[in-house]
Amino acid sequence: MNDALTILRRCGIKPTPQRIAVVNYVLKSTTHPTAEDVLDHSRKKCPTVSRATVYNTLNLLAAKGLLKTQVLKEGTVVFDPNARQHHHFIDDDTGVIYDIPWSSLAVSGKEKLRDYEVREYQVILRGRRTKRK
Amino acid sequence: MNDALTILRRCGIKPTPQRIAVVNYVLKSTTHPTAEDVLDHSRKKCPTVSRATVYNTLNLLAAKGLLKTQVLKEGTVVFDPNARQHHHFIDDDTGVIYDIPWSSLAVSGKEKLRDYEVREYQVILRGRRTKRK
DNA sequence: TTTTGTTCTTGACACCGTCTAAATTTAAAA
DNA sequence: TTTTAAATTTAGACGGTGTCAAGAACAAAA
Ligand SMILES: [Mn+2]
Ligand SMILES: [Mn+2]
Ligand SMILES: [Zn+2]
Ligand SMILES: [Zn+2]
Repeated sequence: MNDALTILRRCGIKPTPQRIAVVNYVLKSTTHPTAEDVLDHSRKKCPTVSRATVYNTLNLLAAKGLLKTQVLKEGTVVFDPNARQHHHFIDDDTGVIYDIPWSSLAVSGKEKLRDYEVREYQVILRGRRTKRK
Repeated sequence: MNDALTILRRCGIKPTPQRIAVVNYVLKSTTHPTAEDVLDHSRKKCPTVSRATVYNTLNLLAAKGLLKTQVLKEGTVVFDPNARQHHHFIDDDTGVIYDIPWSSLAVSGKEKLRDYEVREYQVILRGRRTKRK
């Protein structure tokens, strides 16, 4: 795992304490945090960081392809540090969003869709995560 | 097409002028209206109807299975008068949501997903609708 | 009719994300 | 160094979305 400073420099984004705090949380996250989640956690390292800066930084990272915004929750977008193609499973009870590897599922029939030029797609599944022992 | 009064009675929902206005618009819609869309159109027939009543009615219809809420747009849910299983294609340029028939696509590999009990799923595709002559 | 209880509707409120203008920090020029 | 310019951050305001407590309307009971 590269550190935040290296990542920001490699993308041509000037590193600031605020941006470093945001990157350190969101790119290492294994969940799908909302902007509010990122704000809360970033303030532990950088207590004065503002909501606007968090949004600016997250949108900058998304524009650079380091993360992807996903429309999976009602009312708010979530930020996904896994920017590669994959599917999602959403737990009915908890709302937790799980990544499903791209290779786990196959979708057939896309090529037959006339009138639609598909740029990207994903399967969204909902249900319950079974108890693990 | 049954009229709103009949539909409401058959579902055991007491018909009121507000609910009739909502049902008349949303169940006949061929698009995927937001609550705001439904509010605007309902007020043409029932000018005093409030936002809260529109939400109450839409959620009631969803609970009865007459429509389905879908998380497809940023910032707002949309209400789908097509409550049967189907997929969605979202136009990058316009944001318009198109229904893709269930039979058009097939998803394989779900049965191999251990730890996940799938209740429902759909494919969400994004891209451009090609020009139609 | 009056009282009581239930259902329905609504205005007010909280949350999310964007925008602006001012303040701060950093960098470049003189 | 001092001055100027550019980039970044911040607080607060704003518009849009969805929820809630309280009042209005309605129905049942007395
Ligand atoms: Mn969260
Ligand atoms: Mn709309
Ligand atoms: Zn993901
Ligand atoms: Zn649909």
